[in-house]
Amino acid sequence: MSLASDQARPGAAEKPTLYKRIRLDIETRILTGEWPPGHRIPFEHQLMARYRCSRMTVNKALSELAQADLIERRRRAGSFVRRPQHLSAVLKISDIRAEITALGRSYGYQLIDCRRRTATAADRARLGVSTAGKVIAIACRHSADNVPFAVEDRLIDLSTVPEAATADFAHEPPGSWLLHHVPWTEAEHTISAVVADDRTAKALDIAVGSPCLVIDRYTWRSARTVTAVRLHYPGETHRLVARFKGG
Amino acid sequence: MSLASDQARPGAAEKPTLYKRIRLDIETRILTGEWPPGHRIPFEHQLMARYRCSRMTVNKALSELAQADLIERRRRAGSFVRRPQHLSAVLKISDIRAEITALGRSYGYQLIDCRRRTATAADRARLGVSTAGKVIAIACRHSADNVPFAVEDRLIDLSTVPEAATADFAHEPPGSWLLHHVPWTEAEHTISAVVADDRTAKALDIAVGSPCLVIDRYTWRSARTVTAVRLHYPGETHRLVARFKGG
DNA sequence: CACGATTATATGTCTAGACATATAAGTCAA
DNA sequence: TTGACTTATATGTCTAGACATATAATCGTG
Repeated sequence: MSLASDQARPGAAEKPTLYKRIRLDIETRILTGEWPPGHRIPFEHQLMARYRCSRMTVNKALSELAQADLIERRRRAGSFVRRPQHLSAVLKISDIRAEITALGRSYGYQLIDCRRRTATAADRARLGVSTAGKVIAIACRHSADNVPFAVEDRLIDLSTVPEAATADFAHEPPGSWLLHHVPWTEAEHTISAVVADDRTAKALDIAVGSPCLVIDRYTWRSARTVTAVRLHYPGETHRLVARFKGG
Repeated sequence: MSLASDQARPGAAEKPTLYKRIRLDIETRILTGEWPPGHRIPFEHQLMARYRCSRMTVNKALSELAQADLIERRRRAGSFVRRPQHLSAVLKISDIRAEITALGRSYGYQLIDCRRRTATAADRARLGVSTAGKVIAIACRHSADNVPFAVEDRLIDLSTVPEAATADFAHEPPGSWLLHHVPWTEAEHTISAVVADDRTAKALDIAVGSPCLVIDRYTWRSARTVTAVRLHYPGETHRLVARFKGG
């Protein structure tokens, strides 16, 4: 209850808005363990009194904490510090070109194969569609500073993205093209490990039998399949980093 | 996964609160592409008129959309549909016991090795600490239906979690113990692929040279290191799935 | 004691205002 | 044309109320 001393500290940073201060105060207490899981947070009217503000203001702070799953709010009972069930991490998977250039390395792209065809049974299974429309199948390679970085094997559903028929995948990687032409998709990623087969090893310039990290991404847009892609990364050099948020 | 939480009534869905309806309306327009990236969303006072409500109500809807990075709000200019920079996926990494039992399989746990020691230089480097306190080093194995599921190699910093000294890791996996005794940590995960060495292959009952998915997790709690753990999964059978959220 | 009905209360949502503030856009001078 | 100044405006935050609603606690009854 030693809260009343937060007023106008001379060295303190720019005063943020009040609701943000309330939110940060509570968040800090939770994260430091001062308020452990199950602990009941002061009622809204108590926080109103402590911070001398209206209920809407503390409500905004608490609502955001609830949205972030840090607290649980129960009618009539109060708000409680949550115990997280499973730790979840946010994994950022950039466009490969962006990822490489962000590292300050030169990006290289080679189209290995690109063909347009009517979807085979295998294509339909991979895209999760039942009708046999046209698709584009692409194999290509990404490199950083002229060292192979990843090989890509992709299928694009032309019935969802007809514009892709006219795209020039000889010079622009399909991932970048799709990112700029098909916004706001949803995706599911599956990450696994394999050893490089002959073809993959050759494309990545690694030994057959080397470990590879595989990312399968299946992308859709309001219930319509956009693309399915499989990326092979050399597992000894490439790492996926996911950070933050846990319990 | 269910699409919506609509009540039994097929005709008129149980009216959700107004701000949620506004948020869903806008979200739908964005996700279906009716409002593409860069599109300016109606001003708050226009939405007030359209939904016949106060500004605070539309503000709440728009604020949540902004928090979800679906729109960008600019003073004086308005609110705009964002173009996502990189697709980020939420990767849920459960406690292994919970993950296995959730699959309806029987969970098994074998402690391979557990020793308490003063942190060696290697331990300190791995934990990212400079002082040489006590640590616990644990090697153990998780199995599902008596088939090896993952091997774990963990270091716990006893200066952060002194209670761990009295925990019985012979019967309780350290991950579960920590989950229940050290709430609200933060973590960083690194995912990579390797081929199984002799020791790992034996523990997982796979062939030497088989692919393995490796997860390194480094966990801390308000600037204090809690634990560092490395998990090896047989790469051919185990998959990490990350879903949702993209562009 | 068990169990259903009642009540008290904390949260959930909403209103009709208010002032603050960043900034796009327009204005004017050099 | 350019740069500095002004203005209009959309968002950001906040208030002091209101009623709705779920539910923990209490009370009453069998």
